[in-house]
Amino acid sequence: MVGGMQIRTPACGPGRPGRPRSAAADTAILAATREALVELGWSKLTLGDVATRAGVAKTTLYRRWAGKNELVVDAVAELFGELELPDRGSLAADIEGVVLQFAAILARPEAKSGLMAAVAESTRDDALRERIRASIVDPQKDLVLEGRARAQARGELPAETDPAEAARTVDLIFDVVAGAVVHRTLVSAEPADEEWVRGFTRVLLQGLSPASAAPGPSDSPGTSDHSPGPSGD
Amino acid sequence: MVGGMQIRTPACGPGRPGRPRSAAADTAILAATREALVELGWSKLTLGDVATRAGVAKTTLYRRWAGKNELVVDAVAELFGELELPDRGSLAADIEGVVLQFAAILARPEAKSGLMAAVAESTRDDALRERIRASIVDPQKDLVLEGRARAQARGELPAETDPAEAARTVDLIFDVVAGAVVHRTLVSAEPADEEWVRGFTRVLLQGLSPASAAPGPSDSPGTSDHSPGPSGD
DNA sequence: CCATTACGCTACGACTCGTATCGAAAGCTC
DNA sequence: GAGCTTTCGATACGAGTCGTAGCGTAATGG
Repeated sequence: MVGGMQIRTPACGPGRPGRPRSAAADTAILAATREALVELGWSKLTLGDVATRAGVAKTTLYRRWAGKNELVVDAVAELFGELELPDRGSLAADIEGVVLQFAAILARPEAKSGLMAAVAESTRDDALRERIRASIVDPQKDLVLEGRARAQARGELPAETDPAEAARTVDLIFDVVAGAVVHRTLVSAEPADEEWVRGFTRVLLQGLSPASAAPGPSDSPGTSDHSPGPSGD
Repeated sequence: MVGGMQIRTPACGPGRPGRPRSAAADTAILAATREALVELGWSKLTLGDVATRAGVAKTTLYRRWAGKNELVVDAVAELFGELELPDRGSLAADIEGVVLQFAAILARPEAKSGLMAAVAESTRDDALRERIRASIVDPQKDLVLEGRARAQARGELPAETDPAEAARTVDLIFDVVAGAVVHRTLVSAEPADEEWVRGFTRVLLQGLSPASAAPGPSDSPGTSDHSPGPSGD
């Protein structure tokens, strides 16, 4: 998936003559990129350094990626490819599970520095934003869609009548969930641990309405039934 | 390690001999920084270019700021200094008002590129993160505190019993609000306009639970329901 | 007047960038 | 295997930026 997005499409046909590109070089380069992100961060990361770490020539890097932005996006996208949405039995539990996964990935230094810098650059580069969307954002949004479908099947959420309104709602929920975790991790610089995720899920499901403002933190968190359902996982 | 030292306090004493620093140079430099952010973005912004735009020497820049990161943070912080929280009569209307202001600032290209890049760099620079927190984040969080106090005075929110729990809630709400707007603007790259803000406010106040959101739990999930209060101006 | 500090200007070495070039290696077609 | 095509590694190169140093000048306080 990641290795297919290069500057051009030089060696994608099966019956193409010539020496094929080394697949091992791709994985080595992306791994070296993440390693350099951890040690140096975005601003001090240089393509020459990545090439040395990966054991390839600098020219090989420029044959496959247009620049630092694209390389880092591909390197970070592999991290978020691990995201899944195991069925935990309730909407609240599903949200808590996937948010904790997302937070765990975002807690890694290569994800923090690389993703945010790429997003910052994407504000002035439409192609880069499209690459981020296709390889990172859209797969995450699919998880929101899946979670909503499950909740509707359980009867926790009503079936939508207007598809356009439903699409807007999914986009809204996605921005709220992903944005809150990112802001908590990067701006507030505090961990999105289980306690935080529980509070966030309660707000997301019940809002700030006075009925949900339970004063006692010692009792069961929230009135939601997020009991650990023994689902076939 | 990148640029941690603060070199901005050489001339703070009143009875200090020597030529004082030009206050006009400060404003010119910060304005030139924002102008360069609009035209070039963060990655292509150079301090030499900023100095030329501001009409000062490059050495003057280095006497006042440790590097590009600190300069951009100060330049962007002035944008968010415009944020206010006018009393609109209800919690929902207050939220909508301040979120729209925040979205309007974040829609400006200098804020997008500069703020996100600075946040990305702050993941590896504690002093930079502290500067962002003090000059940008904390003032925003004060608005959340003010909004909560108003809502409590109106009876829309209950008075907190546990101050520690109340502080956690404020932090949570702040991450949710700011994170959602940032994610909507930068990652989804779609405008946080009035329609979106209305939907967001509804989710924030009432959550996704159909029991508390919609009067009719079966058919219409309150999609055409408008927010309470005079929010349409 | 004199000490002190800020300013503008120029110049400098060090570094990174992205490209060009070359010979060698690896695969496909015949 | 012969021949062609493409990739790979290594090196070199001009261009651009960085951050600092040096120097003379301007502005303020004692």
